[in-house]
Amino acid sequence: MKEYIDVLKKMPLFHNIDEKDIISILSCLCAKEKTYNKDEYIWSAENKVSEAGIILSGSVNVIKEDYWGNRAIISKFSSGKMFGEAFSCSKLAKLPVSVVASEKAKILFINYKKIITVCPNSCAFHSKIIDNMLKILADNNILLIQKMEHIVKRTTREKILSFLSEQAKKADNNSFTIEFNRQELADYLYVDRSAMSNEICKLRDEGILSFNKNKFTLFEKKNPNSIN
Amino acid sequence: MKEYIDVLKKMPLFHNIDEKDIISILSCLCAKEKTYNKDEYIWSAENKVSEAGIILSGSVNVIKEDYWGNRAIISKFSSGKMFGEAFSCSKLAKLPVSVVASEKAKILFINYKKIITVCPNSCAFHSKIIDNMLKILADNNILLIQKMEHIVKRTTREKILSFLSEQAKKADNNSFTIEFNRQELADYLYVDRSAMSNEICKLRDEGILSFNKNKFTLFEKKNPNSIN
DNA sequence: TTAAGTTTGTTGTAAAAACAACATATTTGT
DNA sequence: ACAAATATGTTGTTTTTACAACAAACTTAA
Repeated sequence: MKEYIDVLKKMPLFHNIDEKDIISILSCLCAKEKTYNKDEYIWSAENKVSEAGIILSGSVNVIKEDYWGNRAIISKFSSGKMFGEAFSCSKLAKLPVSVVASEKAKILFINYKKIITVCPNSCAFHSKIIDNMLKILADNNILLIQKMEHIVKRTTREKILSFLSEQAKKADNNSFTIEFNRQELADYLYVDRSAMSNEICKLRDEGILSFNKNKFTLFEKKNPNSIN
Repeated sequence: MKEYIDVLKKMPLFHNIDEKDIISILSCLCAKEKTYNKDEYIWSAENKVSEAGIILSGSVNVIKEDYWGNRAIISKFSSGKMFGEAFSCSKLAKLPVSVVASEKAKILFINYKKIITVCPNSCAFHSKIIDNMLKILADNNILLIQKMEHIVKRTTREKILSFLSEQAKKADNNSFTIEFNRQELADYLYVDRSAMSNEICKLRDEGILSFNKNKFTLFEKKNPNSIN
């Protein structure tokens, strides 16, 4: 675990907590580490979870699958992020989603109940951890609300442009690399992959964007009557 | 405010807190009350908020509007629920959504920072309030994830059936009343109202459901090969 | 009670999406 | 370097949606 101390100390959960204290906190929280291969299930829908996951390396997709195997990606979490915390403290009998490694990933599981319960050793960092936890929950909330911004759009084209614009804004650059391949992006935006691919190419042919693999560039609008 | 003590003491925020203490906590949290008429904006997108809202009566819609006035409903909150808490502790410069009263509503605003900061009077209930806040944030998170269940579906018909099935399950009854009118439901499921209305009537004609205004009844499938 | 306003249902049309099937390109493992 | 597997692009067809325009039902306020 010590090899990941750089990830851990940058994590929201350990914000404002000294590096030297993190290891002792982790043992207090029953931290257990496990490695998953690409496409391996970390949690399956219908299971009951009582732990939260912290991504030490790699990334995971929170997904919803139907009977016919159609996959929808609810959210993607990368190194340093926490997932599953909302489920482990809810009264839901079973997990409404699955969590799958989208590439080889090392996950640290911690006992969530222990995070949010006052430490029997009344360790000094505990209230700080709870503060951080409030922030993480709020941020994961906002992540979903911001995703809605793309999903509410009525056409595939608008969804793509909404998503890509946000990525450009995040990167603070018209050129940026996205973390999804085409199938994942389609599953994330809830559209058909081939229709989406077709639309992306149309956007390219119209001079609105260019791309190479997962690197996209958005061009400025030439229309001077732009409303933005 | 005292007239709403029944609402307050049933609220998740005041779970496990004595009725007699709630009033004093509210003054500690700078609680302010305000009444809004139907369709009145409580918060507009692009504003900065530092408070959280508690619904004493009525209900509110968290919405996203585009330049052309198209409205999408992200979530609806009713009496006793809390909204806006995630934004008031985020680093977002501006609110990504608007909050509108969907009927006459009385809202209690509280200083969110004070909820999550240790009380200078170190009042005894404070850690309990923080516990409750963790639960509220997790629940609001799960609410959004559960909504995704409907939204990911590819056809209007499937979205409607997914939504109505959940309502039946929640009501624990095949007959139930929904909190949305037709336009709101369409805005909530991100589909066109007239197309949705048309689809609902087809479902009725096919004997899958019946309805009268906002009261729906789902009929059991007759197909014995049902996969469920 | 009546008129005006609002909500819901209905229909037709044009646009868009899903779907399927396949071609091409890229990646991976040996 | 090669074959196999995977990912992406392309095209045509069918289904579904959005949109518009209007009719009918219902609600509200004078």
